[in-house]
Amino acid sequence: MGSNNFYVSCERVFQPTLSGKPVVVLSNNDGCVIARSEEAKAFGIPMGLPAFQLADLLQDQPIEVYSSNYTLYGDMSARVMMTMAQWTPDVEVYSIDEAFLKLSALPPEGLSVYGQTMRTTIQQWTGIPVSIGLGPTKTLAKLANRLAKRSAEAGGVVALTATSEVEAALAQTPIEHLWGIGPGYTRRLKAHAITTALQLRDANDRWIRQLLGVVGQRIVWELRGISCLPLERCPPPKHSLMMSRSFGRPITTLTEMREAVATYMTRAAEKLRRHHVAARVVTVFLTTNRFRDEPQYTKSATMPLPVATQDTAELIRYALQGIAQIFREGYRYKKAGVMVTELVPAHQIQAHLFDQHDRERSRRLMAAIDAINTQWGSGTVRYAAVGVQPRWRMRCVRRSPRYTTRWEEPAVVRCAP
DNA sequence: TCTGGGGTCCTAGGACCC
DNA sequence: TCTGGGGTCCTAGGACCC
Repeated sequence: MGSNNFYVSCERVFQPTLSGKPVVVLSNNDGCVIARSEEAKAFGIPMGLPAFQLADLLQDQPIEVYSSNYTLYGDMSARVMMTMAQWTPDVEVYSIDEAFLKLSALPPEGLSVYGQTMRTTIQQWTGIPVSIGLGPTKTLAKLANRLAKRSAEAGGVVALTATSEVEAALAQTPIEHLWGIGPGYTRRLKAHAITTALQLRDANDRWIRQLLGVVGQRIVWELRGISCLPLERCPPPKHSLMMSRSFGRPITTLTEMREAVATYMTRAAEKLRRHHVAARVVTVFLTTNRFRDEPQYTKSATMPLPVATQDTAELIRYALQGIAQIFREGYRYKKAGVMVTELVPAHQIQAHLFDQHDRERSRRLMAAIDAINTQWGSGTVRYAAVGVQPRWRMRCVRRSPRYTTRWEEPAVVRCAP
């Protein structure tokens, strides 16, 4: 299952007048276009277009522009995923708008009809249009899904089951549209005159292994219908976790940089606790704006912690140490971030002998802070290091209301007289 | 004025060990 | 005239994904 322009669809569920109109959704910081309705694509708006170029491109076009509203999209995604879980417990949530389902119990002839039912139900229950691709491996299912999105007569569902259908689909698919084939692999393959998915499927094993490694080998086998990428029902525990943002305006002082890093570390620590993991290593980084013709500087600092932790105050201390090490005066910084790595399950934190921290007290304090912030809104209780009213905070001037997750921002239904 | 954020996996090469 | 062989671990960098 996959969705087309998922973010635009989410906006349209609560703003039905948007349907049929060109709509785009911008990335964090209102930086660039990350979702386009079909109408917007028809205007020639490319993915990743910087937002400030939209104005030039669309002088008089009536285009609807939205900042991204991840709270809303995340909640809508959960509804779609929950709907699918009723057909099979074997669901892998692959991304915010994609999932793999294992339907091995069904006879191949019945798959298309089944797919249609799923599609209609998801549309009715959540308002989100999706397309469904069926195939014997993940790679072929992804390809089927792509065809389902693009072909009008498919009705949103394509099953690649019969050998002849698979061959026809592979013959008409350029390699760069396959899942797992990016620009680098495309270049290597094209250098050897391999341009279609069918040619790739029929390539020699040892040769492919040499050219693209085991990763490429797996793709080839998947194209042959041999599954190499198993369904992962529960996501494996994370190894690392990152929190970074571009600034609404450049930062030039260490004071502001410290606030930004403390803010990001606070969010990262919240994520750690939500995932029940603790970090053994903290990395901070900062960077200037690579698009500007001015002095550039990018640097990171990595700090190992004596004991794995999920305590916000402790993590902020290390992050600030790191940023002090790498901050240099005289640059206009565009972005900074924190990364926590070597994550371990929170219940198996190995304290060492001379650990001066009262870990139990810290755990209770963090639980209390999280509870307050969940109930009263993020940032109700926070550390002084994050500052007040930062001038660098990111822009999002066109965000829609968080209809489904905030009592103060509900959807309003107007009835025609 | 202005160009996103967050991940995973694999490989090659170096250090080090016996 | 001649310099072992094999193993593990770590890191950096590159590839990919959405």
